[in-house]
Amino acid sequence: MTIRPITRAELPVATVELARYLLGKIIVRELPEGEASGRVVETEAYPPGDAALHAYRGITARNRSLFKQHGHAYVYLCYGVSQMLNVSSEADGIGAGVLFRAIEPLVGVAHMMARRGTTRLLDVARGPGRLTQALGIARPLDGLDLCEAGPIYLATDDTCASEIGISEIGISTRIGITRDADRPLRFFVSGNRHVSGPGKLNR
DNA sequence: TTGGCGATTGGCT
DNA sequence: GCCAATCGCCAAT
Repeated sequence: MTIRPITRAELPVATVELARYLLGKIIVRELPEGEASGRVVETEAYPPGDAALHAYRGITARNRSLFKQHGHAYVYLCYGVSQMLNVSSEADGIGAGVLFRAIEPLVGVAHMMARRGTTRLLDVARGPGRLTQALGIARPLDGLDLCEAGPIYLATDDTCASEIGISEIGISTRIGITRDADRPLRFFVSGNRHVSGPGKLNR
């Protein structure tokens, strides 16, 4: 499989559109032990004005990466236990993001399993905290440009198989939030076994 | 300066 | 299905 980095010009400058666009794309991570990558199968949109968005109350030291031009990483610690990976999703100065919730492991599966402490493929990167643990993603990567070659970036394989059809995109409410909890802003590859969340949300 | 609160996970019932 | 673990953030004191 041949893959190439995604340029910023290819990324939609709109949060919800970007969340759908990213399904089927690839997150590449360069680790000390080698490369690891996975195909995005589940995302959530946190658009401007959304009460669940971390940038909702304005810019702070933690969330400033959300205000960067679309295509930059926002990484934060959730519940003191799990790291979350987002990508900024609007023009420079506008706070918004897309959360990566699950990937299907592609390259470096052994590296990811080792970091996760499991040999069960379905447990490797199903869920936002598991995904970041598998790829060694934490706060030091916050603010990086995901459209630039480096320790982590977005890529595509440019094949027909990578194009997710509209009919294959599932939509549901977002998981684990309390504010603006009823908005249909979670997107996933319908039928993919690496998608997280309760089964009733995945139909 | 402080304390309540998460965009979760894994272990146990 | 239930719940504790764990800790940085930030609104309010």
